[in-house]
Amino acid sequence: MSETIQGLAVELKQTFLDYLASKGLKNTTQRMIILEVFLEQKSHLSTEELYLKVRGKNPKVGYATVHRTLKLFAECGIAAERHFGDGQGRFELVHGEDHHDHLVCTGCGLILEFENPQIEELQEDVARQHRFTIENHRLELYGLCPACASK
Amino acid sequence: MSETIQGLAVELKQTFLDYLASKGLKNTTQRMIILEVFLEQKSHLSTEELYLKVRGKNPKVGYATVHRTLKLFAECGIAAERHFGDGQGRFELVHGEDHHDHLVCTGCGLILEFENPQIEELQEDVARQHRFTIENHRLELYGLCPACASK
DNA sequence: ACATAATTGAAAATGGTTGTCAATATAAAC
DNA sequence: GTTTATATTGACAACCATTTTCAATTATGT
Repeated sequence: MSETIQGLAVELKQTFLDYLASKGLKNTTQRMIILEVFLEQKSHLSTEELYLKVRGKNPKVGYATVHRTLKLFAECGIAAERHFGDGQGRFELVHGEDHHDHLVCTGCGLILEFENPQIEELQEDVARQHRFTIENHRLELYGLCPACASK
Repeated sequence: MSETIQGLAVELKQTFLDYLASKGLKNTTQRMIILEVFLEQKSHLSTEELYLKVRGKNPKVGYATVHRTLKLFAECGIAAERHFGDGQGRFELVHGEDHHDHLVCTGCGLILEFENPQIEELQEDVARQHRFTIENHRLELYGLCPACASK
């Protein structure tokens, strides 16, 4: 199991390196630190949160660099930026083609992911009805998780 | 047809006035102007956009007042605030219980509304599976409208 | 009309994000 | 290994939408 997780990390790292090379960008110490810390964390971290984690490992890395690097992650497809209504962007790892949506607890901030192919199909029906060419979508369900609901 | 639209406007106005009374808030000239202009416009206006429209009718109304009044509309349930990824909140009229979602054109900014009870049901299934108590949700499909796709 | 409390508008503050720029580090060429 | 051209960095400032502040004004109940 830990092998597959490591394998994933290596693969994402390679994707990023390839992207840098293809754009004539450079592979720097900071970018590697930020990528490693990003891969270690659970998903849905804000720039601020990741910045603090990165600082813990190397205090010389600046906020702007973390921000710019996260944008690069998004550009090369290994991360996606999301907004959950708290006014700040959050970044999540993207693995392959599978799309997922989110359950967000308005009590404690817990974010769960889910997939539902049936919903995806119905979305495509809606798009077809309106002759829209869908590029992406987002679906978020807001409410209380079991723990918060029982309080 | 124009009777039902007018009827709706009267009803929403009354809902707002009732809300003000119930909270010990006051019915002011500005609030009435802002509500009237809001009802005249098509939905999904940003604070800035509504502010400019209100200014056209009465140049003395300030931005902060428009903003605070829109928040009041949202509180009393006649409007809802949405975010479509362009970094600013947009407000839409709420009529009754019916929920709707959005198709957003990434080319021209067109926003279409749609309803799909089947999707809503599936969402409830997902919530049940995770024992979440859903308060609200949002679903947005981003892509190109027919006009933009054919360019 | 009076008193009490809410509202207003202008301006400043806030918070997240993005831009600037001189100093530094990288990758390729020599 | 050195040189050269170019990208990157970090500290800071700028930005934009939103929110707060506060003295002056206005609305409502008595």
